[in-house]
This record gives sequence, structure tokens and C-alpha cells, in this order.
Amino acid sequence: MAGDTRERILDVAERLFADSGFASTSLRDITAEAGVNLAAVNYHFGSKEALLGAILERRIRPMNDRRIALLDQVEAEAGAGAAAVEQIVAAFLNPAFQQVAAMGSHRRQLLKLLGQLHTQANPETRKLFFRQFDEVRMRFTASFQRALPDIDPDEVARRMMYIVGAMSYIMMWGEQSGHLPAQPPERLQQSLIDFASAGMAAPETAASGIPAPETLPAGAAVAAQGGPA
Amino acid sequence: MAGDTRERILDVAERLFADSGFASTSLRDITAEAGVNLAAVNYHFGSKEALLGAILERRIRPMNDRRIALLDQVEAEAGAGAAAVEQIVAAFLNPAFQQVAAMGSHRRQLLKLLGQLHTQANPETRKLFFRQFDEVRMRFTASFQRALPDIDPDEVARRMMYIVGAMSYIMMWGEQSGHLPAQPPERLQQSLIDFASAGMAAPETAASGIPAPETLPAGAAVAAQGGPA
DNA sequence: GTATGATTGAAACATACGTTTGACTGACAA
DNA sequence: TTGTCAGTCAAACGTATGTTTCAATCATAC
Repeated sequence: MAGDTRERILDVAERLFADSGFASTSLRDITAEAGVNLAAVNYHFGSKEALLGAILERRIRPMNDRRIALLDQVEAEAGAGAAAVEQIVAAFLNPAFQQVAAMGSHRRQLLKLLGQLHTQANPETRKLFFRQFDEVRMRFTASFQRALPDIDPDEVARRMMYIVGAMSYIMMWGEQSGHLPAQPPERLQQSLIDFASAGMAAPETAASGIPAPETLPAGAAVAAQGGPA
Repeated sequence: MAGDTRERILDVAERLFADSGFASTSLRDITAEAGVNLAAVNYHFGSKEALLGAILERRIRPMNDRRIALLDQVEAEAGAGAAAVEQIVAAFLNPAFQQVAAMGSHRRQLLKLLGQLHTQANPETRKLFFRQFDEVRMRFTASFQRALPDIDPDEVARRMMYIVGAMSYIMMWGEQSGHLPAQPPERLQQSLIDFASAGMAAPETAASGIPAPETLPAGAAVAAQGGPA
């Protein structure tokens, strides 16, 4: 029963935080469901906030490590040339899908938690996470830039955020939207890779001002032809 | 001072909910900052939850109405043929950017609120929002399907979710990521339209199983060329 | 067996919460 | 002037929260 209490708290808290939010989940909810004493949380983790930090640490670190490792591999295979956009996108997305697939019935929880990070966790817990992600962000941005030299570096960075957003959203709400059929994870992964790769490689359009509500941005005639860079 | 108290509560609550989360923001925080009495919230809205509902109602309804109106216009201009993918994407994204631009210093707040909807609001408040969005979702999905007959309808629906995710994420965290320069809203809008249109129109790739952590999905050689439908 | 240090247990702590109450205010109509 | 009523106010209600306390328990080394 030594490390057992600690693990049970982590598992239950991860699920409850993801389902109901960090602030809305009480330590009594967690400890009751985990079958441990209320004081166990503060004994093992120090505080409710530190418990959240431990949960994030446990899940995110391995995922980001795998992203970097996959990117290393992709770039090594590309040799002196630039890696293919799909490969870079896949290196970024695959560990997240692996994570979700590995969590089985706990699917979505990690990402729901991440979605709450910004509004619920205190600044220190937030930094803890973002600092871990910084290396990933920089490595992938650089790799995309090599593959897409014609696209403005800032635009590449923005498109990375689009990909993160699309991934987070589909993993959080894809299953329970109720309007599209549940997909096996590998199909969903490929679908997102298709979408994200095409978006990342899309040609840039000159800006148009925000139009009046009755009007649309320019570019109607200029249909989207997103040839590879 | 009649409707003044009510408005002040709405404005302050919107900002505080967005910044700190629904559960983490107390009625005392709101009323203190708004300079009104604590009991005013329950007097004017009935409950804290109903206050959240009123905030959502005020912002979301006009935005979704404008989306439908723009789509009507785009389809009318297209006549019998299918509207261009960019135009449909723009009709969907523009009202959101208009909303953000119109809120001035309140930017991001609406979307941060929406991001919290799923974990913080109770089921009734959630339904209130999703039912409003259902019409938008169905109308746009149908329009995309006409423009992209070669793409599986479910895949179109999924890609719509990707777009929603990308939009939400960039609006929530784009400014404060600190790593890419602030963009004028019209440039950001065009950037997202480029990305989303190319992704929506991307050719479908046959599924590949989720690979082992050391491997990547197929499709490296098949570069992304997102030609228009 | 016994001492030791880590873990668990039940109970209490102080505080913060959403909500309700009942008196009070001020404008406006009769 | 009086009555009415929407709106405001200070105060209190009951409850739930994160955290702390301290005794009880357990495994393990001596």
C-alpha cells in the first residue's frame, strides 16, 4: 500500500479534474472516490495545486520527449535536405495520439486538463508546463521553416498554433460532439495529418482588411490551390 | 441607474470569468469590481449560473446570426454552382474576428469563456450554447459538401471541427504566447483563412495504423497538394 | 520484542462560497 | 400626501472548501 495511495490519487484526480474542472473538483471528491483519507493529498503532494502539477508532469513529459525523438529521426532520415511536411506534422501529432490511445478509457482527459490549464492553474503551474513545451515548439518551428522556405517564419509559427488548436479541439470534443461517427484513432490521426499538412503548406495570401459585416474578405476568385511549397 | 447595474455586472463578470474561470470567480469578486451590491447578481439574474448564461447569450447569438447571413450571401452569389471554399471559410470565421475586434480591449474573453463552457458550466447552460451552434454547423457542413464533393461528408464535418479548434486556440492564446508578434486582426484572419481553406480542401489519404512510437505514419512521399475542389 | 520512521485516520480549523432575508431608498402615480 | 414597487444595501445563513493537527497504525531494522 506504499505508493498505492499516491497512484490512486493521481489517477482519480486526473479524471475528475478533466471532467469537472480543477476548481470544481474538491479534495473530498478525489479522496472519497480513490478510497483514501482526505489528508493523504496534502501528505503526498503538499497541496491541491501541487497535485495538479504532478498530474501534468506525469503525462506531458513523456509525450514531449517522444515528439523530439521522432523529429530527430525524421530529420536524420532526410539527411541534408528538408524533411517532408507530413513527416514533421506526424512527428508532432503522433505522440499525442499515442498518449490518448494508451490511456484507453481515460481518453481525452489529458487534453481536457490542458485546456483548463490557462484559466484554472496558478501562474507557476502554468509556467511548469509551457517551459516544457517551449523546446518542442522551437524545434518543430525550425524544421517546418526548412521544409517551407517560402513561407514567412512568423506565419509558420502561427500555423503551428493552428495545428495545436485543431488537435486539442478534436481530442477534447470529437467523440462527444454526437454529430460525427467515432473514428478509430489511427484514422483520426491520418485525417488530422492531411488537414494540418495542407494547411501548413498553403500559399500565403496578401492581407485584406476586416470587412464590414456584410462583406467578405477578398480571395473569392483566388481559389485555394495549396500546392506544396 | 436602472439597467446600469445589470450591464456593469455583465461586463465585469464576462472579463473575470474569462480570466480566472467560472468556478474560480466569486460573486464577491464581480460585485466588488463592478461597484454593486452582492445581492444584485441574484436579484437581476437569479443565480451565478444564470449570469453565465446571460453573458453567453449576449455575445454568441449575434455572432452566429451573422455567420448564417454571410453564408446565405455567399451561396446566393454562387448561384446554382457551389461557393468557393475560401468564401465559406471566410463566412464562418469573419463574424468571430469581427466580434473580437469589436470587443476592443476585451479581446479573447468570449473565446476563453467558450473554452471553459465544457468543463465549468452545468449541462443546461451547455445545451443552451450548443443548440445555438447546431444550425451553424449544419448549414456550413452542407455548403462545404457541395464545394468538395470528392471528400467524405464525415471528413468534411471533422475538418470543420479542426477549423473551430484552430480558431479558438489562436484567439485564446495567440496574443499571449509571447513567441510570435501580434498581428492586426485582418492579417490574422487572412492567415487563418489560408490555413483552413487549404486544410479543408486537402485530398484524403488512406488510413495508416497508429505506428509504434519509433515509427511514423505513412505519407512522407505523398506531399500535400491541396488543390481546390 | 522493540524502537523508528513513514503512512493513514478522524476530527477540527479557519475561511470563502452562493444564496436569502428584511429593512431601506427613491421615483412616480393617485 | 400617500402608496406602490423596482432596486439597493448590510447582514446573516448554511454549507463546502483546502489545510492542519495529532493520535493510531504499519512495515521494517535492530
